[in-house]
Amino acid sequence: MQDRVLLIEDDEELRVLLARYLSNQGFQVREAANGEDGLALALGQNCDIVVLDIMLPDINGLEVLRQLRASTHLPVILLTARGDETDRIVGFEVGADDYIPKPCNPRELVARLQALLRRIAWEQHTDVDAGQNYGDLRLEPEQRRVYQDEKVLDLTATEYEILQVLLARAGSVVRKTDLMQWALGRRLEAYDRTLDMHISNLRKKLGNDDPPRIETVRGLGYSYRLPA
Amino acid sequence: MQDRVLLIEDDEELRVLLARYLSNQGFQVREAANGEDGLALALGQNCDIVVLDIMLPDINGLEVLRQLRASTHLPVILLTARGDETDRIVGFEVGADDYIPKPCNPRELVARLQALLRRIAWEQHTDVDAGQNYGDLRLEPEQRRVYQDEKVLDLTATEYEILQVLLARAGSVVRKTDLMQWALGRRLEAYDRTLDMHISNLRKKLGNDDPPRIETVRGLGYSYRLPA
DNA sequence: CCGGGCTTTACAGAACCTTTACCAGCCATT
DNA sequence: AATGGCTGGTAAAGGTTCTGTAAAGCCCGG
Repeated sequence: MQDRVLLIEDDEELRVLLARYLSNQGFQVREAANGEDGLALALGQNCDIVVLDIMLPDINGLEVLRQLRASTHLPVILLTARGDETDRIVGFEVGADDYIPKPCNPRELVARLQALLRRIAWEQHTDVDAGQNYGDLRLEPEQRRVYQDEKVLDLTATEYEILQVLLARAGSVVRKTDLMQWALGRRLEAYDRTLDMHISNLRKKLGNDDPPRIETVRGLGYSYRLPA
Repeated sequence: MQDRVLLIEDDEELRVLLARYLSNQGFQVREAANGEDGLALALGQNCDIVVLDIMLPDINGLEVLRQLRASTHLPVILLTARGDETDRIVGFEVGADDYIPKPCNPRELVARLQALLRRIAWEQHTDVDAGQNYGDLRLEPEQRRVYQDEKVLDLTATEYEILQVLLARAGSVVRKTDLMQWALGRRLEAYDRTLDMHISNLRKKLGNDDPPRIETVRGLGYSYRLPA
């Protein structure tokens, strides 16, 4: 199954060069020399991805993109003049998926095309991922839930994050400062007892076993004890 | 609710700078100063997108990416040394979704993050299958109707869309921002309560059961509870 | 102009996070 | 062993953010 690329580019020399290269790389190539033709072809639903020059003789490339986005979400890579940051940013805002500065390296174009197509292929194949197990705990990231022996633990968002980080590092110590950064998303400041509180609440919800599931490593941090 | 960015970058000065900027732009930021920590965090499934420096003190960024790709398809933006085309192309081949040359303009980083997130959000959207049953509910996409025990529910267009999305992902959490994008077709802005209103109305029409069919996952979104 | 549907506003209440306060160990020093 | 500094546990209070929902406003097609 070859992927079908639509190349919208007015510079004949560059267009032919790229078309030939893409074709050699196993793509099926459609060409358009102006915005109007390109838009019509793109809307015709028989290509998988679009390479679009911004500078076109008739309609501006960004306008083509805008009209395209009104009805489809076909992946689009923009060709922009090198260094023109404005076009790039506007392009993204209008809904481009990627851009390449001109003059462009064909290898890079192919790499980007493939990256984009691969992502789309992946997204469309939906896989249900089973939860990860840690002793009697099971993490279900999809549902953002933790099960303890088939019973759902009623955790808050922060508690979930903390537990998740501890479990990912189960058996080894997570320093308080890292735990803070990773689970709460901010730096641990002096006299901030927030983390201690969350740990306390978590322990309560996990059941206050002995020895505790979440061990304190004084002066360092915490560590989730894995079952033997 | 806000998108969660994981920033893997060893240069503390740059990392803190970017983290602060991203945070001001409404992202939730997690930081990691080396490849090992970064990889562990990324695999923990509580970030939405990764910004990954290629030059890291321990594991090479490309290797981090490779290991990440072995099990997930989390979107990744690479930070590369300017002009190093090899890294860029290898990066794409390993599965990066985008790259930015260093030193990078924070505005451009944000633009790319948003472009990538928008694309992902769109691609992950899936429709329900025709005539699918969910407990006592049956969706008829051709007629755009929902039956509850053979009785048609009188839903508005938007309510139908929302329910459709929730059912397509029944059992797992749909984030507000995605729900907004998929059902209402626009981005969720701060203080926009539209979605909450529609959910409230939907619940009323579905019958205000207990426990509610549409569960609230505070700080994240909603989830349609599957029948046991 | 009317009515339905979408959005905004406003307020109340709930859930959550953080701070405060007090107490108990740990540890090095006296 | 007693002292004092420091770290950690936790209850309770305080404050913030998020959510539910009624009501009013807005927009568009008829």
